[in-house]
Amino acid sequence: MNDRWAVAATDAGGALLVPLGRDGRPAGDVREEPDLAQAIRSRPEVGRWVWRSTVEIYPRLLAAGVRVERCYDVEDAEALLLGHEGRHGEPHSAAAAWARLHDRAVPPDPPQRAAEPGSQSSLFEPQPVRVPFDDLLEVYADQCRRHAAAEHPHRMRLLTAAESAGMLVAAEMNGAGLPWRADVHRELLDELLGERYAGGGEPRRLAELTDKVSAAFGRRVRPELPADVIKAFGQAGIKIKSTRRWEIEGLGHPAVEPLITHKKLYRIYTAHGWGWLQDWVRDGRFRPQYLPGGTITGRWVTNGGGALQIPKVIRRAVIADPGWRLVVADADQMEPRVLAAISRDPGLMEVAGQPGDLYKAVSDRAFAGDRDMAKLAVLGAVYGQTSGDGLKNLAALRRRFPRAVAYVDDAARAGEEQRLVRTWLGRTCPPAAGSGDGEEAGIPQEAATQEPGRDPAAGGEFTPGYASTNARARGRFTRNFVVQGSAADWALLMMAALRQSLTTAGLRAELVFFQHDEVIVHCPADEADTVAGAIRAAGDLAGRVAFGETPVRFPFTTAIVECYADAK
DNA sequence: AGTCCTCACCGG
DNA sequence: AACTCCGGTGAGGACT
Repeated sequence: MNDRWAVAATDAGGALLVPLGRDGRPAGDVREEPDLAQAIRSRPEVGRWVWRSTVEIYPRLLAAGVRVERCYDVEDAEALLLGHEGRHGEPHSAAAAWARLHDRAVPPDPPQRAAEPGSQSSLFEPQPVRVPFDDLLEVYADQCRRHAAAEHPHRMRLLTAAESAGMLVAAEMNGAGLPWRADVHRELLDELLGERYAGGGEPRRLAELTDKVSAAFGRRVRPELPADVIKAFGQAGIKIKSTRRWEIEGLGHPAVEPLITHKKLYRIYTAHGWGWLQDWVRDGRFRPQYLPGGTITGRWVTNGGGALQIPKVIRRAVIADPGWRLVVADADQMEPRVLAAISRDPGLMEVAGQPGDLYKAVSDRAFAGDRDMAKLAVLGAVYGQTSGDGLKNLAALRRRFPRAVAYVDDAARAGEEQRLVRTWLGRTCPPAAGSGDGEEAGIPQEAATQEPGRDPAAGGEFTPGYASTNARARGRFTRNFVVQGSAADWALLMMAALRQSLTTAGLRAELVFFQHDEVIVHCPADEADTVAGAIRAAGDLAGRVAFGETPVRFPFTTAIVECYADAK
């Protein structure tokens, strides 16, 4: 039942296959079969399929109607293992891994391309670096050894297995698609933005708002150009540094109100307007291309379509098929619960072990019942807030929950000292990649090569404190990394458990959306309650599998709705 | 003509 | 009250 087999697609549409032993080495002869999908379909007893790349092989299987229970994605695992070993930048293709084993020249990874809108069964993938099947098998056996050498081998195996499961989920969600009513979306755009003029250009309401802004300034102003707006305010005797909404609000100028309305609508027009609809919605489905582990912390990203930033108003277009429902489930206060589990702080675990509002419980213990203050303190601890009130609240938090605060403080210090920092399962933060942009986050060595006065992080001024400023920024990053990243670990396991239980229950329900701490399942109306139960069970199971036995619970707020916008 | 950067918004 | 952590997105404009 837990048998592992390795498989690779051949150019002719066939397959190379071999059973694997406990040590990860082949336990039989390699065989070749003419039909890849049939080769998989005819071996339901295989517990886990080991292959080079899920993105390469799985959409083809899905198109042929074949689902697999588990897989192991060698190239994804290679990236995670390299990171764990502190070798983040190195190419992670199987061919590169093989070359490293044999001291050969290591081929670089191919560059990433932009996604093609609307692609259905073929997930985005960079041109693969081809690798012979025997070499792939050798790389896999070596990866088994490297898991054993990890800081926590069991957790590392869990991490690569979980992210491989995420790869399956991502491919299946791309196949299913999020139900999307283009007609409702168009009505929404007409209502919000007004009609488009025949000759093109801005829709009516945007044009009207531009006119109002111009009238308020007494000259022609284009609200979408920050430089133009700053200049116009300057001429009106108001100095502003930027045109961000929070800076403009409350200026007491007649241009403010139409300007802010314009910002909101312009955003919808450019990011989720008619063009987006044309590009991304086909046959009643929105099919984003998810990239599990696309960020340093392990959160997913999508490649094109902006699926993780769907504005709240646009969610009115997400409507279940007739007779079906959307089960929308949002994990309650995921990050503080994860912090409780990874820090093993007794007080915070107790709070996170009870149903109900976690921030309220924290406030009862440490903030005299002030829930808002408690929430700010917890988020401040996770984000590294440094302002006055934040520090005061942090002190109160530290008195009641010392291990939890110490855990993130340690992560921050490790980051400042350029040490490796890991999530609970072992995803590892690159030692010098700060806020995700290696240039700007800069490490001290890089800073030393900068010309004084041309330092981008210092606003063009020479600052002797540059390195320490950067170290602090990195500390904030790693402080957040251990919590957000461990939460992503949990979310992967939750998705894997949910996928598994939906399948074994024999439901028609499909996972159709995932966004950090939220899932949507599309299902026939009479399955909705069962699905909601499966989600709850998956959350708690993931908590136990990821973090071991702790009192911490991972509840969801669940809504069974026909329209996504009605979920909150 | 293509590439890269900044800005400001969206989501968590 | 301030705008801290993680990302994607397009437009516009500067650059090669």
